[in-house]
Amino acid sequence: MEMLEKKYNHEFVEEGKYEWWKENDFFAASKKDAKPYTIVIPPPNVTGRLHLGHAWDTAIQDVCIRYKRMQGFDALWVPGMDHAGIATQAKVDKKLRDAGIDPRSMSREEWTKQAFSWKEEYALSIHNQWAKLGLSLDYHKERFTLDEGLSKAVRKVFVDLYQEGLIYRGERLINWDPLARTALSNEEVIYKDVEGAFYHIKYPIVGSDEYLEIATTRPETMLGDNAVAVNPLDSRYQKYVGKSVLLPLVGREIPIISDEHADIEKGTGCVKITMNHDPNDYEVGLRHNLKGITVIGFDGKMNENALHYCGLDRFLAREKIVQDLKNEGYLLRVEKIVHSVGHSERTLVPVEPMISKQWFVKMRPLADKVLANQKDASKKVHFLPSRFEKIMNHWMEITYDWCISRQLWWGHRIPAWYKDGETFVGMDSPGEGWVQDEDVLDTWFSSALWPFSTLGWPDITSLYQKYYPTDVLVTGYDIIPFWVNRMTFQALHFTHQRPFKYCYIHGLIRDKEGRKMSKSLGNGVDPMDVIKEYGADALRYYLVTSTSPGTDLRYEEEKVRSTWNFINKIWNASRFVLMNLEDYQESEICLKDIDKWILTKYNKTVKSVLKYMDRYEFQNVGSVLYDFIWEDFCDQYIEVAKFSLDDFTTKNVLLKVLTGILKMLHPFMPFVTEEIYQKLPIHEKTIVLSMYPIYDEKEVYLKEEALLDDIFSFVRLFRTTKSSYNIGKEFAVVFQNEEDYSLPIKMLKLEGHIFDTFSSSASYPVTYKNYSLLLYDSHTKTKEEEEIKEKEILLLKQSISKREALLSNENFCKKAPAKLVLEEQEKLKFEKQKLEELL
RNA sequence: GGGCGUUUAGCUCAGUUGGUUAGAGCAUCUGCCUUACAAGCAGAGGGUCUGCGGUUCGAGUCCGUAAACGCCCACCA
Repeated sequence: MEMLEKKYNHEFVEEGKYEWWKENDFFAASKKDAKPYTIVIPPPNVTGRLHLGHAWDTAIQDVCIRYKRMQGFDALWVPGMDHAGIATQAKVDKKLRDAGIDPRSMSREEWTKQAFSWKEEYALSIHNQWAKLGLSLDYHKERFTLDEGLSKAVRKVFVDLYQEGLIYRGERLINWDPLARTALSNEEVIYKDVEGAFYHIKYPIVGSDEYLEIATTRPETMLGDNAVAVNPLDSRYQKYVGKSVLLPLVGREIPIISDEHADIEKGTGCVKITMNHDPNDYEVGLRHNLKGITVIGFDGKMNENALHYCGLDRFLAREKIVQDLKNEGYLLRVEKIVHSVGHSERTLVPVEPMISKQWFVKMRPLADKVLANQKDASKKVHFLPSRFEKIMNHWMEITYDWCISRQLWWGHRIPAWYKDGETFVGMDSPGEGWVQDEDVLDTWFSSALWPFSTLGWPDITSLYQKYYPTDVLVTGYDIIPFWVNRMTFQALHFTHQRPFKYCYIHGLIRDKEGRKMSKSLGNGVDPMDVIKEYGADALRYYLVTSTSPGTDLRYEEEKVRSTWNFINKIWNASRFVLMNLEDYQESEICLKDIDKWILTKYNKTVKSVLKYMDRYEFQNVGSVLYDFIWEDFCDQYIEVAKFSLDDFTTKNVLLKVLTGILKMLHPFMPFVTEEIYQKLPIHEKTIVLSMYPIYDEKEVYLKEEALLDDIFSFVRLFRTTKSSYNIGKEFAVVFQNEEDYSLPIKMLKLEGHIFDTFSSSASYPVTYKNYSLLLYDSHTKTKEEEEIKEKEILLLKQSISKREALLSNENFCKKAPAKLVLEEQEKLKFEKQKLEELL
């Protein structure tokens, strides 16, 4: 039999295993008649390297899928990647520009070719990283969002929603990214506090020498002002309603209108209305039949409506206009403020609200379906932890129409064709002369279909029939609005069921100081570097078992190192077992108490692990396994097993328990468990497809468990006593009764120290339940020891009086469970006895 | 302006339906190279569980309230 290397070497252990698993197709979902268990991977963007967040997210999924696979489920984990429209396009454009090529000078076809080769490059790198992480993905089912099948699903959804009146095209005020030059959805706008100012401007009232004072943070938009609004309840300004003001610099007359939007409390109570550059003003304008004027172009520069400011960047124009207002005496004052400004999630430039013709999804009916469905526990998406359901529901309650068209090249082309003012929406081009819409769809439009489009939908494939709906979706809470919500409403609408039964939400990875990992802070950690130093097994176990669901994780390298130590411990324990299994043969076994003890602990561990695994409580799985392996198996059983290594029963139990340990650990640390498993005298072809341990009640021996627990407690107490009194190698023990002390004698190496009687000035009782001895220090009692003893007596007295008080409390005795009262009485008795011995 | 989360040992975090002396890892201290492991073994110290009030025989846990920090949402000119 092969032995394990002397030291745990993660690089050696992890080398080549993934390739072997893949070659043998262990990860492929089989067609066998087993119950399915499905996960679709959140497809990473083909824009760069995977970060620690991906490692965390995918490790959780791999734990789930490996667990179920070992339990005999037909486990399918669908891999795939996302084309990531705007993000990838930005990267490809940058790459081209860096090479001195203007991406806009290329034809769409040429550019797309470039983008696909970029995708191939990053797909390759992502595959390598998945391999390093050990993810048991079924590559036969791999998908890419721009695949023909998925594109068909996208078109189908678009066409159907259009025909149902749930997709429409129209001119609306949308969020515009002037750098990427595309429309954005509300979710793609992130609000950041920036330093700005309130510019207080004089708007002279026509036909009088009075003026209204207007405060704005965006003076450059005044060129497009349509009105000034005051609140209908604001008595200060009622007399002006119906009159006009003369727009400074522009010289255009605009009406003073009455609208609730004007806040009496805020500023001067007068607000300028710029329909085409502010979402609120847009609404006000519609109410008052105003006609908007666009003064900023899609390039973020002032346009031809902006007088001589035309061509100036919007921020330069702001400075210029403020200067001009000041010069002409219109600027009353400038008040510095910090206010929140919407920025593009991708390009980080301030978004510009713009009037534009775009495609929208009418959300209300779709969102209502989700809200209704979430009321049915048997049909709803169950969030883990459950509080995140509120996030989704709230989004569904307040949602507004989703702008889905993007002025990009990278993505699914909108299946709409135009000819002579007519619009055709369908799966394919209606033919000659029709021109397809230039725009593509929001990336999230296709991602929203991921759980079913990857399984072949809209075709009712066998894959779709067997594996849909999926069992669990694993993602971070930051992705709920973008993705989870949209998958949920699209799934309900098109597949008439939830896309996944459970939605496991994890947090974000932070650095040691609790800051978000980001490129700009330079505090990001490359999981590949961690794997190189500590191995994927250590990284995975650390990531998955370190937090409870939904909470953020502070990455600490020391913890990965301490996980490495844990694996090293397992390695060495396995080495010990294997060393003693060289002559292993199956034979009659005769369980001793200690064997029954470890089998009981083992089965109880299996039971807990099963419970926690089924509840996705991996932190609990981690701690249960850690404690069992380190404390019960290594510290106790192996130590005691050393006394009976020639016993085949011991060998048998060692093998059985070790095998179970490896299997339970396997989902978390696949590489090292496979390595050791292969060396066991009895094993299947791979641990990947081995059967997960089951709880066996017949192997639970409560009597023996209690017996050994007592002995171990007694042994521990002896060590504590000996150590706290600084008793060295010269000591004597006198047993106080006829109990079986054979195990303590061996464990504590008492041979040669046992006497029938002993006389010494220093004697200390070591008593645990039925086990009792007197420990004698062969040296004379020192003052220090005397003090320790005094302290112990004091603590004992305190404890006794506390218990006496509790037991004399009538209410406690009456209301507390009888078992608890009995325990208290026992303890009191025991402490009193011990006190007597000490005195 | 709404909503949520966090607050437990020096640090990072667990703590099930309320019930022994509140746990772990790392760090610290003491003693050990005991042939699986010194990346280890055997011990030890360290917490008025953020404050206040309530329910209860009993509260880290349930209820109310305050504070600090963080996050999400919302049209803040």
